[in-house]
Amino acid sequence: MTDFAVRLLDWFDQQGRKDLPWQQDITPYRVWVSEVMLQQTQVPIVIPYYARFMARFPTINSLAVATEDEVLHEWTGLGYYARARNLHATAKEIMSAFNGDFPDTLEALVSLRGIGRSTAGAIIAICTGERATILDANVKRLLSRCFAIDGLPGSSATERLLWEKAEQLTPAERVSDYTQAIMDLGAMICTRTSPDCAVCPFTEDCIARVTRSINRYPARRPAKSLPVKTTTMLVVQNPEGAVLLQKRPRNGLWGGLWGFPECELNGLEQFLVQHHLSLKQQNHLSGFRHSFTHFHLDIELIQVLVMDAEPCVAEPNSVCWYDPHDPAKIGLTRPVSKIMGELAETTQQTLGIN
DNA sequence: AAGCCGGGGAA
DNA sequence: TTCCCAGGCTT
Repeated sequence: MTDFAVRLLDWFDQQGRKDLPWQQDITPYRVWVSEVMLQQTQVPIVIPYYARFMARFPTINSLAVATEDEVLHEWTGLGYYARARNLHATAKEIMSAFNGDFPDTLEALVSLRGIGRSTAGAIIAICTGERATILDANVKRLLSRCFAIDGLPGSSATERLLWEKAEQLTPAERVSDYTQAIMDLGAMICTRTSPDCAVCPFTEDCIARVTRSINRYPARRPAKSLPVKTTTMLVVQNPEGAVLLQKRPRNGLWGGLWGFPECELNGLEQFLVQHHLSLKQQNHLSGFRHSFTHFHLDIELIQVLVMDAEPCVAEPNSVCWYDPHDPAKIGLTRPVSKIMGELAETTQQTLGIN
């Protein structure tokens, strides 16, 4: 065992986290779900989602037989919705192609949708205790500082260096604890801003620390200005107060979720004709900006009150009336969940004036 | 190799 | 505001 691993494990025994929800009653299924939820998502955000998800889908079979709408319903608000679709698809595949038994080799795991090299390594290390390596953002930040790896984040050269170092440091014993330990040190001590070097077991060895250049590691990714896009979303309500939602394409932004219909700037009339709806009243609601990692979306909102009618559409599976008082268990885009919450407070008055 | 995919917390 | 997070997939 490397000196690095010995000291890290010693720190973990005293300071590491042992009470996280997915550290209790460890099964491959529970670890898998947690690892996928934790991709690009921090622990405090995941905890409530994980509790609800495991309550609703306690076994891999319960997940496999669920509808995709309901899986996305439990994922609503968590982001990166391809994770939920891949999770669902992989649950089905494990039930059908693996007899319901979770694969326990790196190769088999990586072949599954939504499981890459790092997530596969985490599952192996935590569930089997076999030697396997992870490389998540915590580990990358820690190794970048300790060993002064300052290449561009995401570049293949940097990735190769980091994987090489991570593999080299991974011990053959206590692999599960080591895996948790290196993530804990990164998340709790070697944080992105103002790391607590005073209590870090590697404070004397960390090259970034010793050379007083912590803020140079990991290297900043080059800033780029985000494009701004605009759209108009329609909050179409029938006399009962139900709201018209459209299912979004499986691929792309908010894939598989249900969102407000969108139209061109003056495309409301065309929209109404298209869906055989007759306008009763329209109001401009205050718009807002929704920001993504790769662009800003400026959203205009038009509340459209219509006569009681079934929307006539080519594909009935892609449109629904969403009743806030009896909400369907489907995945909602952030604008929908946000506006539904706000609408609940004012909809009574709005409908009352008609 | 680079782009795409969310939402929220931190500063 | 900007930056980034228990990454992986697509092009």
